[in-house]
Parts: sequence; structure tokens; C-alpha cells
Amino acid sequence: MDNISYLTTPIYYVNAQPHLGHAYTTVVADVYTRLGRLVGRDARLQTGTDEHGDKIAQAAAAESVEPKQYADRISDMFRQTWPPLHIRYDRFIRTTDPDHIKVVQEILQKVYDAGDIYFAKYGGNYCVGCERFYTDHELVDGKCPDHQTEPVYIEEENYFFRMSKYQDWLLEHIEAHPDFIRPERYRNEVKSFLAEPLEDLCISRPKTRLTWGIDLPFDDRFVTYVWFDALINYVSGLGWPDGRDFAKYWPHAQHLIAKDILKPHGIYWPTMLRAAGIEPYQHLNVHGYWSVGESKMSKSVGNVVRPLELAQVYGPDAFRYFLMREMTFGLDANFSQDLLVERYNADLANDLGNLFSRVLNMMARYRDGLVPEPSSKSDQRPGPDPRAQAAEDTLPPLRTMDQPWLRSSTMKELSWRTTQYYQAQMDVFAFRRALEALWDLIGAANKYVVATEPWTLAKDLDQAPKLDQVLYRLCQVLADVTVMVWPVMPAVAEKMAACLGLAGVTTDKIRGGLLAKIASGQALLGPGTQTQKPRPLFPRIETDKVAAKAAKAEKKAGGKKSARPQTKPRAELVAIEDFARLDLRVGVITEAGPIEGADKLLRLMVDLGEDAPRQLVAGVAAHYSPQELVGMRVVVVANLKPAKLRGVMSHGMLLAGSQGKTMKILQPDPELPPGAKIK
RNA sequence: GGCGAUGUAGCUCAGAUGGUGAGAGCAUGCGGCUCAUAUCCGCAGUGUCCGGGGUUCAAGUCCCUGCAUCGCCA
Repeated sequence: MDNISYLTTPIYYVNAQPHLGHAYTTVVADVYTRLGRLVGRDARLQTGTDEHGDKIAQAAAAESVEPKQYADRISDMFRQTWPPLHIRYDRFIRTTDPDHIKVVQEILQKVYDAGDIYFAKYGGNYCVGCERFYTDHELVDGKCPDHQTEPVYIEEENYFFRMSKYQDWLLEHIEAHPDFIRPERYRNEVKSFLAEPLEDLCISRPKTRLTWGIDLPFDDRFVTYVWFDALINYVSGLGWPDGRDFAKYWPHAQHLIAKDILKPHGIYWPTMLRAAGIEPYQHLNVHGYWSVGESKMSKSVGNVVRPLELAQVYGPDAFRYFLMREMTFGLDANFSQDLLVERYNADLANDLGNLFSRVLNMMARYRDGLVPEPSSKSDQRPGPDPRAQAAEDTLPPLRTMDQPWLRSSTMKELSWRTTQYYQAQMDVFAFRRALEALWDLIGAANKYVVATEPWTLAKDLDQAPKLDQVLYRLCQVLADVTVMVWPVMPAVAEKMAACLGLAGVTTDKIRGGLLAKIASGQALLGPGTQTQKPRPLFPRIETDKVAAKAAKAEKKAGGKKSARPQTKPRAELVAIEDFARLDLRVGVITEAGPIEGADKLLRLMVDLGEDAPRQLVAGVAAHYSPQELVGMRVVVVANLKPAKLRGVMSHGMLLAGSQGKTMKILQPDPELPPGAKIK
């Protein structure tokens, strides 16, 4: 298996704000990249924005700003969307980056010199209002559908890429590499495109029509159009032609796209690479669409229309899990708040969260939280069970765990096999299968608890070794689960690891190879490891349905007063929605100065990633000098009602902690850019 | 209009090369446990596998056709 990987998302066009589709693609890319890091790969992830073209120029003109200014703003919105979703990329590329522009021109020149770009004239129906050509089919009664005017027939000269020349080569390449485009349905689709003769690709626009683009190096009356700009980001981001990253990562390149841009990536891009003398990418991974449905959810939880806001409401990790689990990669899927809450409660709160909770509570209660010595032979012997290894080729009959005779050795074997299967499935983008298998393991662990009844064993001192064995095994399973959960839910996995005393998950340097360690049959938690009782990983989301069910269950229990009053008003607790009302942002202090007549206050200018820095008044003069504040990264309450302090307006508040007389300003991680949202 | 995809339990969907009585989760009903986030475990149902033809010893799975939905292209 490759020990290097390079995965890209498309670069997103800056004519729209980030939405669920962008988020899905980017989350998938992050999960895959994290999986790579988990198995010890040097994994690189690139995303970015596509910023040239008509639409951007028009949108900018509508706002009376320069295209670059407009692109800057939207591009920044994309950049800031990812960190809150726990997405980490290695490069955020923009098509307006100088190094990208240079590479685009070099490749254009190279292909031109090779004779694969030619100049030609073509004519068509042109609508002056739309500034574009229409085909006969698009016209309504011979008129432009938008303007209801007759188009004029004009002739225009443009540059064309000789794509047809590479048609046969591409078809052969696809035949020879069955997983070049996957899943298979999209490979078939590309093949059917190629069954028809390919037309050459128009790659320019005259500057009389469009100036917001990259100049053709061989004719400055033209700019290049769309694909010879955008697609090239995948190699320009690596420093083609002689960058070290290019040599290292390109041989392992994989692209990730939604099905709407299959043709450019499945046909244009490989032929472009071929013409430029660059090896084709390894895989093109194609996913489907989310259709966003109405929520039937009750008012008690509140309706949130925008999916990305749900990520903040229910937590980014739960959101990521939902996306990965709910969609079969390649097919379309539905998104709604109801579905999200259903998955959350069933899979995360009840299955995983509760398993974690019950095991660690028993650990604390029966063994002071210390991982016991195993008493069974199979656990004293390192390495996977030979029987399990022999069964490897019969993967994945994981649903064999319905037997009531669950034993420790069975759990060990199942855990081991799940790891193998999980890794293999994740690696081919079958995330759903991988997660189903992982949840089968979680389910088996829950069954194992019921089958062994640790609470009964605990009552009999003679059963101590047996109890040790059961708890030992459960702890190991939880550790294995934690590792597998990490690519999908990194923050949750880190919490789990902390409770388990599992080292390695949180640290890049030693995380690599954890899966391999499990595969070799080693226990992740040694006897004597201190575990801690957790707070619920995923507090249940109370819906009307759940409340009704609880009430019903109580009634059935004989109408006795429940030990736990179910509707205790808790004034001191706030709901997550309440917290979400706060708009906390990362900022950088750009100026700091005293305020006349106030010895505790300072006037600050803070860059929150907005158009201009904001003015804040902060009571930190007794603890910080203006000089040491400039350049400091801070956390700001951005939607605080403005107030006037000593005659100076303050538009926000920065966060600090105090202990006795000392007071320290909260300083976020340097990886968070100004404007990054905090939650 | 052309190409392609999808249509399986009330809901969301798996069914990898055609082959044991068609599956999972959720929802529903019943039972068990009490370590746990009123969670967990067990049991129970319900399906003209979109309609109609065909190939085959055998089709949810392959072929043809019709309908519905979606995507790409023109």
C-alpha cells in the first residue's frame, strides 16, 4: 500500500457561499486524509477557490468592487468554513495566486508549442445582453430566453485544445485501469461519453468580452477560459514542474469531486495532462448529491434551515459522522435535521456514547479505573488469534456476532477483523460500509456486556479474575474503537482517548501506525492504565418523541415517582442554542493605545477578518502594555451590543481569564485565521 | 430531444460474480437486565424487490419496454 497520498477537493467557484455540498466533499477529503495519517502515510490534502470568469466579474461589478476584491471576500468565507468542521488542509490554493498563474501560462505555452492548441473561427447566435452564445436548442422561438430579443449571428476567433487527439489514448487508459474512475457507474458514464467522437475544447475568450482571467502567453488579446485555468490547480499547488512536492505527491494523486463535474475531470483533465506530458492522476473519486429536505422536527429543538448551521448546533463531529454514515459514496442521499437527530441519538448517544459510559463507570466502580491484568490465555498472548487470521479471506462476515456465547476471545477476534475491514473499506471510499462494520463491533461489545453481566461478577469475589478479563477486553475494544473513530470524529476521539488513558491519538508524531499496531494484535492499553469516568460524549437530543417515550416508560413502571425528576428546571444550565447565539471570533490586535482619563482601559483595533479592523475597548491596561498587545491573537465576542466606555465606542469584547490578581488574555491557536468562528 | 442513474418493509437505505425461505437501522408491539446518557439485550411482525414482457434449471440481480424521479449534455 502506498505510504504517500495526495487528495484534492475541487476548487470552489466563488460565486456562491459554502453550502452542504462543498462541506461534504471537503469532509470526505479530510476523513480520507486522516485515515491515511492513521495508517502512517504522508498524506496531503489540497482545497481552494476558483476565482476567474464572467460570473465573478459581473458579481463584482454589481457591487462596484474590483473582481479581486470580490473574490478575496468569498474565498475567505470558504477558508473560514473548514477549521470549525475540523478540516485540516495542507494548501488552500486560489486561482489568483501568482504561482498558479505562472504554471497555467507555462502549461498553455507548452501545449501550444507542441501544436495541440490552435486558432480557429466559429460563428453562432450571440445575445448582446447575456454576452454569450446560444445554441439553436436553447433559444425560445428564436429569441434569447432571458431578454426576449433576437440574437445576432457573429463570428469569433478563439483558441482550441486538440482534445480529440487523445480520445483513443484515454479510452485505453480507462480500460487498462479499472479503478481510474470510481465508483464504477461513473467510469461507465465516461466510457459512454468516449464512445462518441470528442470535440476539441474552446479554451479562450477575447478580452473584448472578458478580461478577468489569465492571459494566454502566446496571444495577449485573449484570456484562458475555465478549465485550462481551474484544473491546473491540482499540479500548480504542488509546484509543477520541478517542485519537490510535485515529485513526491503527484504519483499518488487522487481527486474527489461531485458528479456534476465528471466530464471535465474524467475527460478534459486527463487529456490535458497527457498533452502537457504529465502522468495521469491515480484515481478520480466521484460522489452524489445531497437533497435537503424539510424538517418535521418540533419547535423544542428549533428549526435550522441551513445545514452548515446544524454542524454548529449538534457539533462538527456528529455532523461529520452523519455525512459519512448516511451517504453511500457515489449515490445521492437525503439530508434533514430529523435524519441527523435520529442518527445522533441512535448511533452516537445510545450505541457508542452509552457503551463508553457504562464501561468506564464499571471500571471506576469495580477497579478504581485501573485497567486490570487479563486472565485469559488469548489475551496474554500478543498477536491476533491464528483462527482470526485464517479467516481473513472470508471477511466480512461480521454479523456473526448474534450468538449468545460471546466470549472474550471472540471479542478480540472481532475487534481485530473489524480493524482490517474498516481500513480496507475506508481506503476505497466505502465509508458507509466501514462505519457499519465499526458499529457492529460497538453492538457486539454491548452484547458482550449483557452476556457477561459484570455487575453480577462483581458481587462474587471468586469471580474477580473473570471480571478482570471482561473489563480488560472491553477497555481494549474501546481503545480500538477510539482509533477507528478518529478520522471521522477527531475531537470526540481525543476526548475518548483522554478518558481511556490512550496515548498517541492526539499527537501527530506517534499516531501513525496505530491501526497497524491493532492489526498486529497488540493491546493498546496496558494493565494498570488509569481510566476516568467520562461526561456523556453525546448528550441525547431530547425531542418530543423521546420525551413522550420516557413518560410512557415511567407510567408503565407503575407510576412511581422517578428517582430522576425529568423536567427539573435548570436555571444555571444553558442550551447549546443559547451558546450558539454568541458570535465568537478569532482576531488579531493591530493597534493598541491608552484612553484619556482611564487607567484601566485600552483602545484596541482588532482584525476580525472583516473589511476593516474593529475598535474595542478592553479593561486590560493594568495587565498588558499596548506594545505587547499588538500582534496578539485574541478571542472576541463579535455580536456584543456596542457600548460607549469613557466616550469611546466598543464593538465587541475580548475574552480573558482571571485567577486572583492575575489576568491573562485567551490566545487561540495560530492556525486559526482572523475571523474564524469559535464554538 | 440525447446519454446516464435511481425506483427494495411506515421512514432512510444495504443487497460486491444471477443460487440456501429477501436484509439493516429507525419507527411499532411484547419480554429481560440494571453497569450506563430512560440507555442496553432478546423476540415479533409487515414487502406484487415500480409496471409489463423476455433469457435461464434459477433474477431484486441480466436483456427489452413503459411509468416516475434525478443528473449531465444539446
